[in-house]
Amino acid sequence: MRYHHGNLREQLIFCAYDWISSNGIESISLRKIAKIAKVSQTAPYRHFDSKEHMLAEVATLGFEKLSSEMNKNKATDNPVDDLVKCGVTYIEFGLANEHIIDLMFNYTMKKTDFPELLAAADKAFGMLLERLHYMHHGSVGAVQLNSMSLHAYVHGLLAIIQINQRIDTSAQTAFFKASSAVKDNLEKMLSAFVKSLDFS
Amino acid sequence: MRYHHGNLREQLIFCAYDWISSNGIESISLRKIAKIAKVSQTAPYRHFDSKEHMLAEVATLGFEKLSSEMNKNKATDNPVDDLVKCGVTYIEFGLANEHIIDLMFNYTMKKTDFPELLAAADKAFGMLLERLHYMHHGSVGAVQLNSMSLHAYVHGLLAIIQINQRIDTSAQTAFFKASSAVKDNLEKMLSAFVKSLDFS
DNA sequence: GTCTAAAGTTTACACTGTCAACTTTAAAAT
DNA sequence: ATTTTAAAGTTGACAGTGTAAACTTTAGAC
Repeated sequence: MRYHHGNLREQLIFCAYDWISSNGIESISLRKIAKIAKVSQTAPYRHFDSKEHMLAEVATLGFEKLSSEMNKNKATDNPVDDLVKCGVTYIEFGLANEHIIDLMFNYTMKKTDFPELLAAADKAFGMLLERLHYMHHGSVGAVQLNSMSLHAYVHGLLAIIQINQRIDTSAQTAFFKASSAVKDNLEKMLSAFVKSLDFS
Repeated sequence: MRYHHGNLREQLIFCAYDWISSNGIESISLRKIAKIAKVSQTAPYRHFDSKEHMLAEVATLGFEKLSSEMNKNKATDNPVDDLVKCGVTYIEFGLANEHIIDLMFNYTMKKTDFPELLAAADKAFGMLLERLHYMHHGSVGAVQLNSMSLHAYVHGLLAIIQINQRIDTSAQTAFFKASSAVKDNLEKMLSAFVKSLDFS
């Protein structure tokens, strides 16, 4: 470590994470977060090739936090319960961190250019799905399909709840009004889904 | 209609739609599409309050196209088949128009500020879900939950396929490699899902 | 104690959204 | 047919953005 700041790189990532958490991705700017870190406008360029490179690190941090949340919640010795808890955690993390999730999933970024980000996402997804493999005792065929199916359902529930929250007005259809009901029924919905999968 | 252009408003919306279709949302600018429409930089402001207002119209157009695609594919008199076809169409539209879908779903925009956009999205979602109501003969209880469940699954499949396409490298886990398999099995997966729903 | 390269600053440029002030022209009013 | 007027377009300006180039500072290696 050298010169003034010592660990500006990490500081910038944390600042950006916090900023995005409370203000969203659209309104972020390198200059702003540089100013927050009390550093000149172009100082970040000594640590990141571009704005996108920095955001990739923030997204990576997001995936790491998601992973660690899911890791906390390995409750029982019942793989179905574990799986369901993991899914619920995934969704609840998304709901509690909507802007970070935005960055992680919706911000268009060539993930292949950022191997750490790729690895972090990979790990988080794997964490959600590893319990599924226990249920495929012997058979291998449908495990990939079932994995994607489960991930789609979990991720979709999160997306739909968020979409509905964003359109929450009095003038919406009955359909939209069910989003809070879904939140209360996440466990039931997920375990019903898992049980409907074909493990033969 | 008045002055030079006649229908600049529509022209701008179409230009923006095309631009986004091929170049994505990040790199769009009002000035660029004004230049493409051969008009001065600030001309769009005679037709839209802001960039966001214009993008809202583009997104509205996207939802209308999605609706009309789904409307084409009402195939049989079997509500399950119809529902599945609708879901497949939804996903295929998303895969064929990834950047427009990005705008429609991922671009943060207070949809309540744009009633037309809200209505167009409402209509498209309703179109996907109306067949589900036929299956709830008599019972009303779970219809909203099942609607959201189905929408989540359909939307989630689209999201997951897209996520996996964006990370398509040699260095990914087996899990990710199933995305093309999913595309081939969409119908099966959707009909299995519908059949697993509780209509009691 | 000097040298060097990492870490920071200043200046500058092209581009963005958007505002204010101006000009043009199609159609309504006379 | 002429005048009026407001819609539709232009020009110029401003603050904010990402980022490149040139410069300065300073911690640690020799």
